[in-house]
Amino acid sequence: MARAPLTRDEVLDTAAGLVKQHGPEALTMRKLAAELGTAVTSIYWHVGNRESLLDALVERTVADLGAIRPRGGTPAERAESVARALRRQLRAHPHLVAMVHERGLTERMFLPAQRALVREVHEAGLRGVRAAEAVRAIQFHAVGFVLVERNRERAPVQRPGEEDLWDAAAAEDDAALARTLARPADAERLFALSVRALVKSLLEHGS
Amino acid sequence: MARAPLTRDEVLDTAAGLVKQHGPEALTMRKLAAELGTAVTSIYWHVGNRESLLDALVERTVADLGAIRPRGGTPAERAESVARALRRQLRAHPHLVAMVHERGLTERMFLPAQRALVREVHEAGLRGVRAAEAVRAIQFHAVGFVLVERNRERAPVQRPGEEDLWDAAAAEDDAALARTLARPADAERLFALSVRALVKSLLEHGS
DNA sequence: ACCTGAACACCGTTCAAGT
DNA sequence: ACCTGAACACCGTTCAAGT
Repeated sequence: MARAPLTRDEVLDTAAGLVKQHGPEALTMRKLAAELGTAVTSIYWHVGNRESLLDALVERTVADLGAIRPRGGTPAERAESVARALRRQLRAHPHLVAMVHERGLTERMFLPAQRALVREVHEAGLRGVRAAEAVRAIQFHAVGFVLVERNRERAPVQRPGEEDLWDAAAAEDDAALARTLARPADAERLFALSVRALVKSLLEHGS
Repeated sequence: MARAPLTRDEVLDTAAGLVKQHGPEALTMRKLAAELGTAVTSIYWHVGNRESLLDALVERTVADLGAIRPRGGTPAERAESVARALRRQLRAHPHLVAMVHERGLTERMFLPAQRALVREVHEAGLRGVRAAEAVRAIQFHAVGFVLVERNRERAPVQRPGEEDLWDAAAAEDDAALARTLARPADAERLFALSVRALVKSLLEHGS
């Protein structure tokens, strides 16, 4: 039973499956070939090399993310909801984030939210350079936050970490602060809070 | 001329040099051994394995970063200056950022600025959980920003990128916005602007 | 047009053997 | 206590040879 002829799509599908199950580092050309039931070298004919295979994979996943629908009564609320939706999308594809970052394509992750943000920023009355900068500030914040957050999750224990630093030296008589900093951050809450703060300032007029 | 006995410090020094010159991916055990003039396996006796070698390297670089001195007349200004100083420090060690991120130790990069931020947030009148969250929001923003920024620098050309998306569809009649988003971001400016916006909101009372 | 195995130049790590 | 070479189990990639 010789296998059906290999196609580029089949290679990408199987590669995506491998990444989904075992992470990007498990995607070796040899394992992929084994999974496909072909010789390693056949893959090269269809996708060039590992580099462009990963490129194609990233491209495909980003394309599948789909548009973001803003929710809320005010431009600020809707801009916040876009940031939250962006974070949710990225977190739904944890390996994508890692792959995109490894390959220096972080800006790829900006695009899905950009149009939606432009609309809200316009709605809030900002134009031109100021509007563009507000959009970018929110994008950088959201994507950067997810990068930090994902990274923290990957590291099981942060060696000396914040924890030890704060339980001893009780932080200038602010025990509640010391206790909070000694515990891992509540990312969900921190993201909502920081995005709200950022958006609020950025969408104000004047300044 | 048999070489002098190998020491752990010598291994770390040479490894640091290799990373500084050619980046973390150039630090292979074999190249390191060649540089040191020893057998590959000798390194294992002194540092365990590649994993813990990188750990030690990160530890050492972070320790060398030194304290951050806040500048400015108001707590908000000083908090902003801490964020800027943190970014400057991290950017001065570009490979550190990559190594720390790769190894899931991103929080490591938080610590140098944390004490300084706590002081300013206290000064601004925040206490307890709110103060802690403000500190963390600023840290996440600063570190996340640097991650995104460094990543962008690593990628020579962003394939379809923002550029193409905006020069055609002229962005809801806002030509200046379209032009700005079509150009690469001015990171320096964007960082100053976003940190100011974030700090301003976070240090306000009430809300 | 598509697939193959052999071969090359790399990796990190282990381990028995040396001094 | 420290160093060594041989060996193992991996990598990505090239290339001549097959159909």
